[in-house]
This record gives sequence, structure tokens and C-alpha cells, in this order.
Amino acid sequence: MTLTLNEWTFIIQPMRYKDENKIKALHQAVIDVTLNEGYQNLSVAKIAKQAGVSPATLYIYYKDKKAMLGQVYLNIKALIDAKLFANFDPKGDTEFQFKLLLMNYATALNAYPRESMVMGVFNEHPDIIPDDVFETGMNLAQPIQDFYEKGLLDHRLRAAAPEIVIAYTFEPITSVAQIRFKENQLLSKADIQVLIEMAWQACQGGR
Amino acid sequence: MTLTLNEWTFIIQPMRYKDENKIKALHQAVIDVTLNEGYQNLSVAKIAKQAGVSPATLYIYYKDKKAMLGQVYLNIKALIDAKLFANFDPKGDTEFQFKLLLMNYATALNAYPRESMVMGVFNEHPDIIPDDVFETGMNLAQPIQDFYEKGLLDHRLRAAAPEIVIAYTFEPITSVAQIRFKENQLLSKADIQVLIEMAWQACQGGR
Amino acid sequence: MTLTLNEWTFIIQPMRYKDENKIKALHQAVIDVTLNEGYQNLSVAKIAKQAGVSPATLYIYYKDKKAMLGQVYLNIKALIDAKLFANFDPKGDTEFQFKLLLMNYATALNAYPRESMVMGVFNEHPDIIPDDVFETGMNLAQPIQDFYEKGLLDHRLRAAAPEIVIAYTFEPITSVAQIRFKENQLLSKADIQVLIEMAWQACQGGR
Amino acid sequence: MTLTLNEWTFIIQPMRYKDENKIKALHQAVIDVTLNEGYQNLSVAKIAKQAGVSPATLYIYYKDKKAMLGQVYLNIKALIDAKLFANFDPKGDTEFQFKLLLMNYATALNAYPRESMVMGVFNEHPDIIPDDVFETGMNLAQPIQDFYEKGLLDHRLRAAAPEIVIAYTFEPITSVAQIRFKENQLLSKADIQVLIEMAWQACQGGR
DNA sequence: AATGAATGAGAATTCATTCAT
DNA sequence: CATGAATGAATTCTCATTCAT
Repeated sequence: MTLTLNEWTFIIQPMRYKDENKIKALHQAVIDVTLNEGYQNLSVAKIAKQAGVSPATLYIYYKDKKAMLGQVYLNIKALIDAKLFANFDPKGDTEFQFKLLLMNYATALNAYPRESMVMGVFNEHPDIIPDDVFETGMNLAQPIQDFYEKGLLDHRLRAAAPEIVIAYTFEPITSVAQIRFKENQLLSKADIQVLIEMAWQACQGGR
Repeated sequence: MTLTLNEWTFIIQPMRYKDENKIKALHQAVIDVTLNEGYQNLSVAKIAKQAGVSPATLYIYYKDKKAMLGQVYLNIKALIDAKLFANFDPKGDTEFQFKLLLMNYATALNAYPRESMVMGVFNEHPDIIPDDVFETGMNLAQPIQDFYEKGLLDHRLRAAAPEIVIAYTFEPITSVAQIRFKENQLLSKADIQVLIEMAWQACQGGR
Repeated sequence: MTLTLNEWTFIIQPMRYKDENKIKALHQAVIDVTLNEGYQNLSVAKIAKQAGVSPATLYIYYKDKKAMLGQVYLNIKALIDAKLFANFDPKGDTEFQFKLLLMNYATALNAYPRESMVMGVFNEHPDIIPDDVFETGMNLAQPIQDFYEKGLLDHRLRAAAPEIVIAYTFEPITSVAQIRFKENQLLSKADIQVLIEMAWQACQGGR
Repeated sequence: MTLTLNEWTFIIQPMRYKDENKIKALHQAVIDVTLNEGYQNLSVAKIAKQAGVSPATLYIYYKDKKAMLGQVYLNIKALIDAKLFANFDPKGDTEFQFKLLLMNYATALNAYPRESMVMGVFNEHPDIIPDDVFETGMNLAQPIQDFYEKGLLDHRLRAAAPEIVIAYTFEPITSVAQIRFKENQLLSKADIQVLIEMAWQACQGGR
């Protein structure tokens, strides 16, 4: 097809931000859409619109939707993990380190409430992110495993399978944080204190 | 309008079998598809196929998909609630009743592992069942509320908000049961013993 | 399949009204549903429900939905035609008979406003009633044809094709009656007087 | 955000042809299907097939089916209105302008017979186009209202409600045009002359 | 005669993904 | 690199009609 001059149109527009910005915009869009519209409406079209890019653009950076959500998940996980281990010493006093870890976790959830919510949603929907990403994400970090095993050995922690310990430590905190978020609040100091104390009562050994 | 005797007629007909069977088949299909394919694939088409009926048939018995899933949810809830309150006495000894309740709950999850998993899925996806059904289902049963309040008053239970108590009682058991289910197992006696003990340690008062 | 006694159930119910009543109920239901829900929602299921019978019953009396609506249409047409020709004499004075006819028509529309509306709907949707029924219904009744031809001959009526005459006589009255119906009113005396006078001005000959 | 010059980029790209063509094809398809299959069969699937596109394509250009039909309606209305007001002067001689308007209308119907038929269908089925579009379309254009009011004041037009005047002017012409269309014809010169004369006789005042 | 149940065909709409530009 | 347009496959739901009883 040949075109005569007046069949062309001249568009003037700002230079496109490069990769990083697009990716950031996409990641942020995932979080926004998930929280505002619910993950049921987390469609490629909505994400792209929110990010201000074309749906097709997503496929330049990621194999598919799943891969993208997986990356968002890992990003968020890294964000929270960064706070989780602040001042943590697996070899320190068990009770203190135990409570420190949970305090760090609660602090992280409060620091990134939106991201935490999204991570919670993704945890509950393993099939929207790639299997391997999810399985990796599920594994306890090595320092925590070390801490847990040492605790078992010196009987400062109750002899319970890891999944059970998690069910009485991180999970209740996550659960209550989600409830607070839906109430447009954060975990209160009182919340955190009670949660940590209950977790410790549940998990300490020698009983 | 009044009718004289001979305007009445007596009709003898076989009890409808098909209806009941179809409904049972549909409910079972919801459970099967949810467990085998994940709730993301819980489409009307798949449910109907699994139940061996036409998708249109579903709409004879239910207003829409949501209404049907709501009914399945209520059925399952009734099943589990029936076990939950066996021998439960809100006015009995706090520790004993507390542990009895959780034992009953664990027993119920083990008695209906498939149904329990599905209920877990539905609990995490409130929007796939009608709002009123879910809200009803979410409320703590009155006997449990009474028990909780009494426990607070006599300080046998820790002063913690209901959502926090739940996060250290029913939720961990549910969580571990789900893990066991994915391992094709049930909660072991050891699991149950530890879970209940940890819950009690977390929740008992006077500390 | 053999059944034991308790697999039977005894149902006591009023004797069913026979054919005529069912048919009347169905016809009335067509009118009700058309007016209340719009002809877009004129489904067999709705008609049957409104009539208090099973959808299957309809097919005992009629070949299909179309045939049934056709019969309703003819019934209504007969109702209106019965009023249309009251005191009409094709050989009488042209102006008087012309106005009498239209007055009769307006009177009929006001006497059966609901039926008239339904007939209007059916006229606008020829494909929901059988072709032959509709075509028959469209033909001008013989007395009117005679009157029209006589009027042409003695020049008391304008020389215009029948479809054009109808477009300035019956159609405007129908049209305004429909508007009034939507306003929950009938044709007023003033309406009727003006409509008839305008029709006569349009159609009289010798100009 | 301010941008320096080199953050702007000039993009030269061919004018989109496809879009326009697809939209035209869709509009034409609506007309074709409506005329060939009746509006009862005016399904998205049929429209898309006729236009040679996928049904999903329709939703790129329009929010939904209703919005699309509304646009088609407005296009057609614009087409006809353009002819309707040719040389029309609301302040000119009443009889002349009256007849001019109807002549313009008849001319428009003859110029776009297919479109006119479709507009007729849409006028009879307000619910298939968006409410606001229809309401806008239904209002008499302001020049005609002005003309009508002036005619009432100086008694050159009969004192009759607007809906009655319409029922003796535009509606009969529409009606006869539809009949002619079904006969694969247009309004003949004789048709038009008679229709306009009858309309004038019906509507002129001072009688 | 009468019916409740059942269904195939088809309705509108959405979505993840691809492709020509 | 970036995109608007395009679409096949899937979604939920409705309906006229039939069938076993």
C-alpha cells in the first residue's frame, strides 16, 4: 500500500521511558489492580492500562502473564525479607531472636502493607504464578532453618514440624494484618505484642 | 375459591429420584473439580460435565453459579459443624472444652478431608459465593462466642480479639490439614496433639 | 423400577381446569407478560409461569410458540373488529361513515387498551407470529374495501392507494393511543375529535 | 513534569486505515443483517460474520452491542437530518416550509432507503440502543419545534399536540416508504405528492 | 392431558496472547 | 522496542422444545 502525503499523520509525543520504568510501572500496576479491583479482575488489559502501556508490551519483558506475576511476587518477597533479618542472629538467645524475627515480620507488613496484601493474595492462589517461583518462595530461608534446628536441639523450641511452627508464628500475623488492612488500618502495637507473645507461648519448648 | 369434593383429585406418583441424584451429582462435581482442577477452572461447563448433565441443567436447580456454590458451601459447613459441637458444653471447664472443640474440629477435617479442602478454598474466595451465605458462614457460632466471652471473664482465656484467637486455634489446624491433604494424608494423632497443645498454650490466660 | 410403599408420595391437589381454562390462562398470560415485561422477555417459560401451567402444556394446544401467539393475535383482532363495524353501513353517507368507523376504532382501542397495545406490538414484529396469520390480519376487511371503492368512485374520498389512506386514518389513531397508554391514559375525547377531523381533512376528495 | 527538547520524539506513522474500514464494515453489517435477517436475528455473531471480523473485534470499538447499535443509529439519523433541513427556514411561509420539510424527508428516505428502514426498526425497538441516544434522537429538532410553535400562534397550523401532528406528517410517509421498500421500490413522485398534500390538509389551521 | 426435568443451540462478553506495523 | 488491533477459546446464562412419567 502506498500513501500520499496527507494520508500520513504526525504524532508528537514524549520520549518513552525505557525498560526499567515500564517494568516498574507494570509491577506497580499489578499491585494497584490487585488491591483496587481484586485479583479476579487482574487481567492483562487492566494491568497494561493502569501501567499506561499496551498489553503487548508486557510480552516483551515476560514470557506470559504468569511469569510477570511471579516476578512481582519475588520482588515483594525480597522487600519483606530485607526487613525480616534486620539484626537477626540465629545463634543468639532463642526467645529474643524468636520475638525479634516476628517483630521484624510485623514491622515489614506494616512498612509495605499493600505489597504484603498482594503477597498474601498470591500465596492463596499458587496457580497464578509459576510453580517453581512459588515453591522457592515457600521455602524457609536458611538462617531461619538454622535457628529452628538449634532451637529444637536445645529444647528452647517445642518439637513440632516446621509447617506447624509456621502456622503458629508467621501465619497468624499475616492473617491479622490482612484483617487490619481491610479495616484500613495497620497492626497496632497491642496487636503485635499479643501476637508475638501468643506465638512464643505456643512454640517455646520445655513444657 | 372454594372447591367441592369432586373438584379434588388424588394423584399418586413415584417419588422423584432423578432430582435428588442430579443435585448430589452436581455438588459432588463441584468438590471434584475444585480439588482436581483448582477453583480457577471451576467453570459451569466443567461442573456439568463432571456431573454428567448439561450446563443448562444447573439453572433448573439454582439461580446461577454463585447460588449453587453457596449451597455446596452451606452443605459442607453443616457437615463439619455437626461434628464440631459434639459433646461441647460452653459452660464446662475452659481448658477441657477448648481442647475438645479443637479436637472435634480436627476430627471433622479428617472425616471430610475433601469437603474441608473445598470449604477452605471457598473461605479464601468470598466472591464466588453469595454475600449473605458467606457472611452467615463466617460468623462464629453462638455457643463458641459464649464460651469465648466466659473465658475472658474468668481469665482462663487470654484477652485477645476474636480474630486473633481464631488465628491461633482453628486457622493453624486448617492450614496444617491442607498441607497434609496435599501430601495425600490426614492429620496424624501427633499432629493433632501438638496443634491443640500449642493452641492452648497460646490462648490460655493468667500469664 | 419397582418402588416400595414409602417411596410413593401422595399429593392432593385441586382438579385441573380443563382445556378452555388453560387456553384462556395462556392467552391472558401472553398479554400480561407482553405488557409487564416487554415482548423481548416474552419467553415460553414466563408465559407458562404466568398462566400457572407447565411450559410443556403449551405444546399440547399449539404446534409451537409462534402458533400460539398467532392465535392470541387473531383473538384480539376479532375483539376489536367486533366493535369496529358497529352501526357501520358501507353504503351510507361517506363522511359520516368514515368518521363513524374511526370513532368505532378509537372506542375499541379505549375499550381494550391492553389488548390493543399487544396487537400493536405484534404488528411491529411480524416474525413472532406465523406468516399466514399476519398476512390475513393485514388485509382490510371486505366492508371497508367496499366503502373505500365506493368513495373513490363518487370522489368523496381522495384518490390514494389503500396503504396511504390507512396511513392517515387507522395508523395515527393507533400511534397516539399507544402514546397515551404509555402515559397510563386513554385517548381523550379531544384526542379522538382531532384525530378524526384530521383524518377526514386528509382523506376527503374533491380538492 | 517538564521535558527538555531531546526528550521529545517525532513519530511518523501511516494513518490507520483498518480501523475506519472495520467500523464501516460493522455499520454496514448491522444494516445488512437487520434488513436480511430481521432485527430478531441481529446477534453479535451474525454482525461480526457479515462484517468479516471476529465477534471480539466489536468490543474493541464499542463498549457493548447496544453502544454499537446506538452509533449506527446516530450515523443514520445524521444522514437523514442532513437532507431534512435543506433550504428549510422556520420563519418562511408556513405552507411552503411545511411541504418543503416533508418533501425533504421523503427525498431522504428515498436517498437512503436501506438506512431509513433500519432507523425505522430501531425507532420501534428503543431498548436495543442506549437510552440517552434514543431520547436524544426522539426529540424534535429545535428548528422544527420553532416552526411548529410559530404555526400554532398564527393559526396556519391546526392546534394539535405535537405527537398528533407527527402522526399525520412524518409517520405516514415513513409507513408508506416501508411498504414500498418491501415491494423493492421507492416512494414514487405520485406517492410523495399525495402524502404531502394529505398531510397538509390534515394539519393546516383555520378550519 | 399434563408436567417437571432436561438439553442443544445460541446469546453477549472477556481474556491472554499474537501480529503487522 | 512498542503498540493498537485482532482473535480463538472460553466464560455465564437463556430459551424453545422434547421426553419420560
